[in-house]
Amino acid sequence: MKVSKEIMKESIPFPSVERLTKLFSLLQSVKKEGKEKISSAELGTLTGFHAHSIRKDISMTEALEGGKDGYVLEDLKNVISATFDFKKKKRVCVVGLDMFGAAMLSNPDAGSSEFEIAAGFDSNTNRMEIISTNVPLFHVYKIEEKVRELGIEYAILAVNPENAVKSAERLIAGGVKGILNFSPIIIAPRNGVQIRNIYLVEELRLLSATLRSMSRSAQQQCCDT
Amino acid sequence: MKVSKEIMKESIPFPSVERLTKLFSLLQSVKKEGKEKISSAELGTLTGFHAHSIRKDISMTEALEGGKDGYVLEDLKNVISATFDFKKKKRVCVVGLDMFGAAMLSNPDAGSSEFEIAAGFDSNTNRMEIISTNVPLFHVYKIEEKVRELGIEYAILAVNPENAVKSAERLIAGGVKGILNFSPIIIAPRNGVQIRNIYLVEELRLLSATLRSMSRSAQQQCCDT
DNA sequence: TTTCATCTGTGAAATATTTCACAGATAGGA
DNA sequence: TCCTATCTGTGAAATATTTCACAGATGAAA
Repeated sequence: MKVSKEIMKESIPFPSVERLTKLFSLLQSVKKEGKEKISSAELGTLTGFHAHSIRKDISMTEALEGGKDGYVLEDLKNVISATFDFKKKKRVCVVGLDMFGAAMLSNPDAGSSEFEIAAGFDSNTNRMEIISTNVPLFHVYKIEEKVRELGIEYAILAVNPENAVKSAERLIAGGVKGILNFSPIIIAPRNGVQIRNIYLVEELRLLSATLRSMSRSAQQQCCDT
Repeated sequence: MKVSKEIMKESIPFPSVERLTKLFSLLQSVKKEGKEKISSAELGTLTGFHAHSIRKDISMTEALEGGKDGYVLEDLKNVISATFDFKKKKRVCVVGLDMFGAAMLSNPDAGSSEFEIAAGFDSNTNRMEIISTNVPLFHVYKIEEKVRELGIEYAILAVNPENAVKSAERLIAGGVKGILNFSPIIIAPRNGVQIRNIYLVEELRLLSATLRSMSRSAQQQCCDT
């Protein structure tokens, strides 16, 4: 159970990883507005996180001296990017090309990010012929082969519930490292493959459940002065 | 800062709310397979949560005696449902009807759940005329009015980044209680309105960041014996 | 160059959450 | 009816995370 000091230093707690990832996305938009510096308090207002947490998160990445008016936006972006290797291009595929999947295929945001949508898969050949896209499309039987061949690391799973598990298995067999599962089935993590389950109805339920449970409804609602 | 004991009892920690919500969705599918009872260990395997956590979560809801072979599936569903009021019908609207939004409009899962998609909004009248749906569509100018009139409590926000904040303000003015924001902008929580930001690229980044940060990569990967 | 207001960086305290261990409950079989 | 194997329910211990408070750094202004 013991881990050496050096390795420990690398290990950033998951909640911090989450916040830093969000900050990174946020910084992209703020940058467009021409801002050059930004303080932890401002970041707090924009995200709803405590400024304290933000500072601590940032201090976990790399030495980065914040000047008088806060962090240099560009530096901060670079540090987060370096910590998680956000600059490296990564290939993604979309499995299941009904309306939702097709929308993912042509998602303009992905194109301007480090993620390149490199393939689409579906079990319905007729449907694939109708879709107009530059992304190469294949039958789901070819998932394992093409994922390996094209070096695809991540997958967006948007198939119906019956096929979700089988598709996930094919993706894992092909060697993907992470799956974003939008189908209404929870896929349990396995073999070190990261899986995030995002199911529309469940997200709505979570909203309503959170409102109901008074618990930490104050959760992310305040920020530093 | 002090809260009376009774109210405290109602307050379920957010991570537990999350897990219970997922369990509820899971139980719906398991039920279809004809199972009548299910143990915390089985639930653990299916979700990737620790069986211990699951038992503790369940014990936070209501008295529910688990028999020899685990929980009675139907009872468990009812208890979770009662805790968060999942039986009550709720109205939802979709703002922004490009491919993604349109896919949401006709999401078959929503239809079979407690959420009813009661309206769609877009700023492009031409686009709205093309969409074939039974859901009534309106111009975004009418958001506040229609949300109030139709008693819409939740919104799915799928507009482009430039319009996200304005749309959110209109929704809040109309009285929605929760927003699921799929646009690539973080909307900070306000006025007690719950907001969940789900941005495709960011979710992909989070997958890759989690893989990179050795931290808790073991996070949800094991479960009870 | 000194002062001052403003921010960050971070160990330590306060909380929250997860994990554990085991008492108690249950049902099936002898 | 009693025994046994199998589960749950839950206080308490172990961890993890958030929050705090304040020392130290910075740059602008005088």
